Amino acid sequence: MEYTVQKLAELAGVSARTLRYYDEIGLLKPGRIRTSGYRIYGRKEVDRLQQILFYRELGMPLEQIAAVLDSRDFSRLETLKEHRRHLLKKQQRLSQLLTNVEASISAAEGETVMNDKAKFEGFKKRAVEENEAKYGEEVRRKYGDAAVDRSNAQFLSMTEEGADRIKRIEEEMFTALEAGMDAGDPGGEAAQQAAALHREWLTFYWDSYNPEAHAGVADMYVADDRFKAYYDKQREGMAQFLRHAIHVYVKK
Amino acid sequence: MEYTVQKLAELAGVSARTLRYYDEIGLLKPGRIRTSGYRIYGRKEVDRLQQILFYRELGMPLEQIAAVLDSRDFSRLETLKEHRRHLLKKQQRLSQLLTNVEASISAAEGETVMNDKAKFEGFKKRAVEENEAKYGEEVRRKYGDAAVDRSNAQFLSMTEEGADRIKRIEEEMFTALEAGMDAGDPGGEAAQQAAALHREWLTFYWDSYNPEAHAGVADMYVADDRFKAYYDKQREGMAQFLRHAIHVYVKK
DNA sequence: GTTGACCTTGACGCTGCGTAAAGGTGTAGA
DNA sequence: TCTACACCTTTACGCAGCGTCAAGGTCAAC
Repeated sequence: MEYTVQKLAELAGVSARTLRYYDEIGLLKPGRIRTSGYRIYGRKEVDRLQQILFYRELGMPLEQIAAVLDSRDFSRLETLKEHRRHLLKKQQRLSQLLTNVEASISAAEGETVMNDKAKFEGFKKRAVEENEAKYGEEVRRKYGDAAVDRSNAQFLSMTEEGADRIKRIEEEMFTALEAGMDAGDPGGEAAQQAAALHREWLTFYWDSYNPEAHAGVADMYVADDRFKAYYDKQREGMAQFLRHAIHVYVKK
Repeated sequence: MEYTVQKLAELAGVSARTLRYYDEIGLLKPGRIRTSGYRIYGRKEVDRLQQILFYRELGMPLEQIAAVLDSRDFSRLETLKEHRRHLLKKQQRLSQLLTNVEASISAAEGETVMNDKAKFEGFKKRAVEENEAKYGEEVRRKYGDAAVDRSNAQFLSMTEEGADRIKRIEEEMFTALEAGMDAGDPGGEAAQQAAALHREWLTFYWDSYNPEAHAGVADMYVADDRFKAYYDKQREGMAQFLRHAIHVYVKK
């Protein structure tokens, strides 16, 4: 079964403009193009559009959707299972919103009292969800991500102790990195201290540690602009230096 | 309890920039401004922000949110009940998406077969939801709205017979309006025929008819740019002419 | 051949912010 | 009192993800 733009748009509940835009940015290319120039979409494209719409439902930016779908280890089945997990979480949040609105109705009818924090239950989870969609829960788990976690902790009122500990470790790590960069030696004491702290910092996300994964994270920091920017904002070249320090560290 | 920008932003799960923007567009003004220029939000603003976030959750444009919240007959309790209705509908759609993803998983595991249409169950409802949030379900019910309904029917595969009938009546009405405008007489046979057809068209949305409401709709067509544009796109001045014709019609 | 629905490309514009710069304010600690 | 840091302000640029429109070509039914 093949579709031209409008037909597929109707089928999927999107606009034809959206499909052309997705073609333009390379997110969803037509299966083939007629000599007339018409875009023709087939089974593969239909399936891919479904995946796109599931991710879009979560608020994931289109560029990232493309990256996920184009990655080497993409599997339709695994991705559908992931969608299911996300949708179940979204369902929980919706239940929270419903609880919130019921409580707000009671308060408005004068039956109960509601504090300001409770009035926003569910909305903060939306912020978290969008953060996760943007940065990817998988990415976070694999590589750690201070920006997202600080943001999430802020919203979710993570325990003070836990949040403080993460913060302290990170600060110490940055201090050690600065000293290491001053010394200019990725294998020096300060740099290796930073790498160890980084390892400790990762334990908040990992169930178990292994050096290869640690090195992989370090590579990611340099390869991915978001991470690189985070560290280089502290000091130019810090992401690269940290990567070097970690590579030395994991070889011990 | 009072909040500065960041504090309220954290509480509500939005950004400080968002709050400044809402102030800028008049959607959410601070309760007061310190001599320093700092925005200070109080209880009233907290409640209003909650309402804003509920509407935002539905995809309603900010300008329209402001219009609703600023209308004379705004009532916090009634609005909360409306939010509840919307959230319940959204919950249904989420259930559909979950059903869809389960079916897709079965299909991907080779257990079942899934047609293309089913792959997009739930996503089309999203389009409908956003249309309703944008145009307002209440507005639709009160005044009828061909553009939204055609769009919705398209997505929801409304029965062919019903959709055809709406379409036919509308076409006949436009034809009669053209003839009436050519004759230049809102009270003439053609114009009155158009008004009668318009009344018939409205019966798709109204449980009962009354002339005052019909006249009110006609006024709305001229007062609201969206409706005016829809008719004037057919022919310049058509909205105004239709209004005249209807006012004559309802006086009989 | 005609007509109307659909297709293309190109282009402008919009909503709702994110980000950054420059400079002022508030508060706790030395 | 001074300092440092977190927070505030305004201004301004830019962007994602389209919606809308124009001009012109294509397709299929009558």
